[in-house]
Order: sequence, then C-alpha cells, then structure tokens
Amino acid sequence: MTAQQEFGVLDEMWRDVTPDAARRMLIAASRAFADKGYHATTTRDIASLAGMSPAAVYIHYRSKEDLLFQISRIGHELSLGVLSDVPGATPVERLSNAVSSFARWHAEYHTTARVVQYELGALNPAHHAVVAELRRQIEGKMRSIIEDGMREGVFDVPDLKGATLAVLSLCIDVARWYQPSGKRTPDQIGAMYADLVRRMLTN
Amino acid sequence: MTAQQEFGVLDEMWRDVTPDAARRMLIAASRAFADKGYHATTTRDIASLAGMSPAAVYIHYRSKEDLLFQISRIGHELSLGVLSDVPGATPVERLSNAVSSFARWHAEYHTTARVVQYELGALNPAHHAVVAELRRQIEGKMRSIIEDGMREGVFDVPDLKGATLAVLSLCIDVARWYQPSGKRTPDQIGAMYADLVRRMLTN
DNA sequence: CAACATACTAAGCGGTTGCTTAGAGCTAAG
DNA sequence: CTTAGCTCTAAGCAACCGCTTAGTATGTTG
Repeated sequence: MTAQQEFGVLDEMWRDVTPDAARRMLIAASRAFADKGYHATTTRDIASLAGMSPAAVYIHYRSKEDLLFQISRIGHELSLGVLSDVPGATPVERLSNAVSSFARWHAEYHTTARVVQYELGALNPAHHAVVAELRRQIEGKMRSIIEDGMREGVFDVPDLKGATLAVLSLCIDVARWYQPSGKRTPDQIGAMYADLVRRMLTN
Repeated sequence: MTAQQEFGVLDEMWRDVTPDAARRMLIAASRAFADKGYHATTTRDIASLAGMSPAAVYIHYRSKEDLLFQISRIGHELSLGVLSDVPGATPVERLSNAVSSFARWHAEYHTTARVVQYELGALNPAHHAVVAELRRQIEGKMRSIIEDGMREGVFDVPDLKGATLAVLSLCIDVARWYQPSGKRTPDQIGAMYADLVRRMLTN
C-alpha cells in the first residue's frame, strides 16, 4: 500500500495542525470527504489513506464528525482570511482583488472547498453554529466592499444583498466545476471572474 | 405517522411517473436525498416517507441507486427543457429569457436541483454517462445563445467557454443557497440574474 | 369456482458501520 | 530499573445498512 505520506504543496494549508499524525488524518479525511462525500467515507477509508489503523483516528479526534468540523472550521477561517485586508485604493480595485483571490482560493483548494461548501449539513448543531458565524463574516466582508462602491456611485445595483449573494455564489461554485486537468489555472479563473464581476456591478 | 400523501404544486414535475406508488417513492426519495444527501438516506427513510414498507421500494425500482438515477435523469431532462426553444428576437433577449428561466427553475425546484447537481458522484458509471450527455446538451444550449451574440457583436467576452461556464454556474448555484422562506421569489431571482448576466456580457 | 398475476408486508440475512476495549511499544522522569 | 504517560494496533461489539425471501391480500380471467 502506498499510503499518503508526502506533504504536497496544496497541503500547506494544514501546516498549523499538530501533531503530525493528526495532520495526516485531516489531509486524508479532507481528500476522502471531497472525493466521495462525508457519509460515503468510512473511518477505515480515512485511517487507510493516512497509513494508520482505524482506531488511531480516535486518538486525535473525538469522532468522524469532529474531523469534518476541523476541516470545515479551518477551511472557513482560511477563506475568510483571503477577504480580509484586501488591498486597493478604490472600491473597484478592492472588489477586483477580493473576487480574484476568493475565486482563486476556491479553485486552488477545491478539495477542501468542496467539503466546506457541500458538507455543512453533516455538522452537528453546535459545530454548525460556529461555521455559520464564519460564513456571516465572509458575507459581511464582501458586502462592505460593494457597499463602499455604491456609496461612491461607481457600482450600480438595485439590491445590495442580492448582488453580494450573486458575487459570492459565483466564486464559491468554482469549487464545484473546477478540475486541475482543465485549461484554466486558478490565477486565470480569478482574473476572468474579477473582470466579469466588475462589468456586472459597474454601469 | 403523517406519511407524505398529498400532491403538492411543486410535485407536478413528476406527473408522468406511474404507477402512483412509484411516483410517491420518487417524491419521497427526492426530498430525502436533497435534505440529507444520497448516502445519508436509507431505503427505510424513503419507504417511510412514502408511507410504505422498506421492501416496497424494490417492487418499482431495482436499487436505491436506480431511484437516484431516475430523479437525476428526469431533473436533467426538465432543466434542459427550459433552455429549449427560448423565445426572443435578439441574442440579448434570448439570453435574458434563458438565464431568467434557468435560474428560476433552480429556485422553484431547488429540492430536485440539489440532487441533480450534488449527487452526480453517487451514480454508477453507466447512469453517469447518460446524465453527462444531458449536461453537455445543457451547456451547448447556453453556449450557442452566447455565441450568436458574439457573432453579432453585442456580447463582448474574451472567452466563450469561460463565459458560458460562469453563466451556467451562477444559475445552478441558486439551488444551493435558495430558501423558500427567503425574501426573493423564484421569479425575482430570475429577473435579477437576467439583468446581472446581461451587464456581465454586453459592453 | 379455479388459476394466475400484481402489489404489498413481515421477517430477516450477510455485510458494513462508527466506535470501544485491552493491551503492546516507546519515551522519559525519578 | 520502575513507573507513568502517550501513541498506536488487533480484535470485536452493537447497531444499522441494502436488499431478499416467503407469504398474504386483492383483483382479473376463464
């Protein structure tokens, strides 16, 4: 068996997770959940991918659901991070930077992003409440940028909340259709989406 | 037990499914799959929702996966239907009509749409091939409308395939975030999205 | 009436699930 | 060396899974 051992470039997002075995479990679980879905993944799948016995999961995590929660929480925190302190002198610049980096994140980390976006329903109520708060913060970041542009008169949309929803939705759905084998790189997708959104909101 | 018996307005999409018990099973399965996901739904859940015994499922369907396939196939055929023979004298009009009705469909039938969009991976290879062909046709319908507009010079996008992907993605993702309890009706979402997409593609 | 077909249920089978238990191997302090 | 603590595994338990079997109720045809 060639259990996942090496630390790929894309796995650097888990670098703060210690100890080593706990991080390997998270990486294995993230890939399995993204590939087959939370409910179709067994704890034996995860342990096997991490190169350990099924019981080893429970040394580092309370339950399978706890693994999902850690992936979801860290994923949401990281995606919130790319919308924080977005550079740009004008709202148009800040929106372009926000959209390109947020869409880019959902392509680059599409594996984790799929778990983050499509497995919310598998979290228990307490854990769901934690990530729901993170999601409100993500929406708030994007909305405030669009709001700034509307106040300055450069964005022209009838419905602030609706426009925010559409912009976030567009970026998030990248995680669903993105394939690493496709023609577009995450950077190109980010650039294309920033352009499309700018045209969508400016008059 | 208050098993689901009545035939809601939203269930009219299954009107061609006979006999009655088979249709009740499909409706029950569609709701359960949308609510909890395919793998988290048991055949006992479905039978119970349809007001029948677990074994009754296998009178009308070969397997649980066959139920998913029928929902996915019919759902794809119906959503392809709303993109066929879209009225409009100009490409701009046809795109507006296509986007508004396609987005509207994903709001109105968000229950089925979620199964259609998020449970593709649970289909077996033969069934997956069938719906993959339907998905290619859906993409083709939208692309040809945008292509017409580019040929006439009214749409201005550098990447036809990328723009098609973005427009479809925007509409499809409505199924993820739409809630019947929300402020916007499916019609309003369709109108808003048609407007946003028109601005996104015209110069 | 008999003979057969259809639609359904009660019961349960073999396999798999998430998770636990008991204990082994290793490290490090006293 | 002893003891304690941490990380891990082998084995397995109770519950649940998709699906099957055997049999019942009902309707139809001659």
